[in-house]
Amino acid sequence: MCPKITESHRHDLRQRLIDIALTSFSKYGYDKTRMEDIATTADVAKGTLYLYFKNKEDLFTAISERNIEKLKNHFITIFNNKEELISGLETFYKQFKNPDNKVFFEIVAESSRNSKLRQLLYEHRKKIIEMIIKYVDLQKSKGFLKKDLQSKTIAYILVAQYDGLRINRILGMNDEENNRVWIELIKKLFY
Amino acid sequence: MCPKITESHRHDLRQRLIDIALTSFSKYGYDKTRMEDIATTADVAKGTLYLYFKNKEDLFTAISERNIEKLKNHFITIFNNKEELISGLETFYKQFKNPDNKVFFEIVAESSRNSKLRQLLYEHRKKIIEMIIKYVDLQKSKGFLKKDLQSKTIAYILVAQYDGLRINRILGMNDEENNRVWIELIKKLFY
Amino acid sequence: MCPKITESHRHDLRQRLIDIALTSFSKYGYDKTRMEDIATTADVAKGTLYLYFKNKEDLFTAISERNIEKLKNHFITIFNNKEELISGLETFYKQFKNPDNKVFFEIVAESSRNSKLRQLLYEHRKKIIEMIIKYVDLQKSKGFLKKDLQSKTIAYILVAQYDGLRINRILGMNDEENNRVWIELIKKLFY
Amino acid sequence: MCPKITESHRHDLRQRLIDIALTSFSKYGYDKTRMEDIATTADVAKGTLYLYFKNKEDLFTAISERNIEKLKNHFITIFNNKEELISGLETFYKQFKNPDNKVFFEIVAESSRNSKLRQLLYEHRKKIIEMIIKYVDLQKSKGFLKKDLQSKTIAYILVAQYDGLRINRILGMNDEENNRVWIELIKKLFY
DNA sequence: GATGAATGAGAATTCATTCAT
DNA sequence: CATGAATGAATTCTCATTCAT
Repeated sequence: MCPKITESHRHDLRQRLIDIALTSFSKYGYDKTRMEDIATTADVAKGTLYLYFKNKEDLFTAISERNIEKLKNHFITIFNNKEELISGLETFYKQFKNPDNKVFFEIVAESSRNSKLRQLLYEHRKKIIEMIIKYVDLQKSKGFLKKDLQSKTIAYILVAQYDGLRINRILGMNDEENNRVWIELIKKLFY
Repeated sequence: MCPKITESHRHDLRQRLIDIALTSFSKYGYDKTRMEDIATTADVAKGTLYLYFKNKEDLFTAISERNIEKLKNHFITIFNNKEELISGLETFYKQFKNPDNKVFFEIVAESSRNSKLRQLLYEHRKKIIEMIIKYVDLQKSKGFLKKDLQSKTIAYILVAQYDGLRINRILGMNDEENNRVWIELIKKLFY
Repeated sequence: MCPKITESHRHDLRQRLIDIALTSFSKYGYDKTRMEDIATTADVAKGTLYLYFKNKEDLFTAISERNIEKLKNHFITIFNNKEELISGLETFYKQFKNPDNKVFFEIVAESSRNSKLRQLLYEHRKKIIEMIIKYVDLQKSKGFLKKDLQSKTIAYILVAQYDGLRINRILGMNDEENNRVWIELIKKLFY
Repeated sequence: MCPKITESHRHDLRQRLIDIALTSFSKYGYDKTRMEDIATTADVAKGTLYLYFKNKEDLFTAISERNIEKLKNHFITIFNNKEELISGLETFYKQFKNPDNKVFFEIVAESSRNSKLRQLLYEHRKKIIEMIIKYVDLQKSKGFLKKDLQSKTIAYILVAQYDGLRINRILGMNDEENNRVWIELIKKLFY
């Protein structure tokens, strides 16, 4: 009678399962995370998990999609809809605190073997880069930014730098320093 | 004499086992790599592995050490013993072809949970950074390089950028582009 | 009126479910047949199956009953209502094509462990034999058949032979040959 | 140093596992037999089972081979090396007592879905029939048997009858009667 | 030292069955 | 009555690790 509720409930539970699984995968890694634990944490039965995800790998793929989506959104909040860049950089620092950080490198590692996942990451990365290019072009046209580097080069550098600094953070390197370096690089590239 | 030979043999076999394991871990990832496969490939018995490594995790640690060591050496070849920087950058491109790339991100992911491993990576990264700082300082003092950025900042940027571009490569992004970006960044930072 | 329709509908659906299940059990065997598949094929919900059958075993019993019933009917068409035996043998050949063949041996195997099922098969077999005895006696009394073998012996032989030839068919042995042998045996026993 | 012992030990254990599994499969059927139970009964670990058989199905195949082999041997003892047929028939009765009987119909049922198994049964059946043909031809040539039926027809009838009577036995029909019918049929065909 | 057969804890996955709607 | 989402017991199979030879 009310399929919408059911449909929305399905969607909500699926999201919840992904979130819980993401936490688990971040904390313990892919192998050490047991399907049972995810189920228990989510307060559903083991079998229920399999109503929403074909198998563990499928769940990991769902997590990856979410994680990559989040990353893209993060870049959007930094580079989109902003006149003033530097002020947006605090957001960057927040992302650093995110546990998603950890699982991301697991996703990268897995991507080297899983072409579907690799494709997914590739596409998103392309989109992020395009978005940054567009942003930089806009700022350049307004005369706010230097024009000595191609926009594309800048975009590549920023994305790569971002990932590299995330590794720093995982290794416990000083976050203030990471943040400072990020800002310095941006200044160097833009002004 | 005999003991010496045995000792050296021990060391050689250990290295060989690490190399073989590294290949396997890169190809299949940590859990999908079976101890038996490594043993078979190395033409030793399963039990023999345990004469050289306490357990699978210990073997992974050994691989990590080797991988990190290699990375450090790679940076050394680029930044050390060189008057001319740009010419050393071709080496960078070669490293991109290395399968070690893949296992590195598995190591990073694992580091987020394993403090010993994290410590190891942390120390090596520090050393790499120190080495780059030293190099940059030297070049600056000779008047070869600009002085607008702190050497430390430059070092951080380079290391992070390097890692980020490795991710690009894993995802199948155009290597020429990666290489070009790397060189552009270096020029921007240094000249 | 309404209840009657419902009652008849209940009966029809039950029969349909048995038929569908029979097909599945024949194709995939008892355990590889999933309740869900039967439900899906029948276009009813899983839960509905349990309104008609207590559980999977109960469904199997129902199938067995039907299968055994069919077998009995098959023998009836051959041996009952017939003056002329040989002409009835074509029917035998047709039965050979029946997929029920396959499930029958699953039923026999299960019978060796399930006394209720065994009892069922036993009773039906007895009835078939009695029917054949009656038929043979009738034909003997009319002078149409030889009297050198007891009717009971003949009945036993025919039933056993029939089952044995069904195995031949399952194994892919030549059907013409199976049919020929069946006819030769009958001639030998009767004329 | 003494590979023969090891080899023979391997072979012995394999046989033992097959025998134990055969008993289990006969008692409980394919699905209800748990790998763990077989292992426990054999006093080995679960994993050991998988050193000898790839999986449950492979174990079932091994059992089938053994079972079919035994059946062939049984026919050999009846029809081979014998001048006097009737005296060999007692052996037939003994086979009736064999628990292998039960698993045989499970094998037949499975054969209807598994072509490799079907092929196996088919080949053995062919061999049994050929053997009987050879025997009957020999006896005919000596003038001991009637010649009104083709040897091939006789062989087919005997094999099918044998299987049919095994079903009788499983269903709990009187063994004396089964045995009597078997002997009567033989007399009818041969003398 | 080296071996590899044996172990058994451990995990993923399935599916008959239930029951709230 | 019918449904089908949720359950969780049950089972197969894997693989790191041990240890007798």
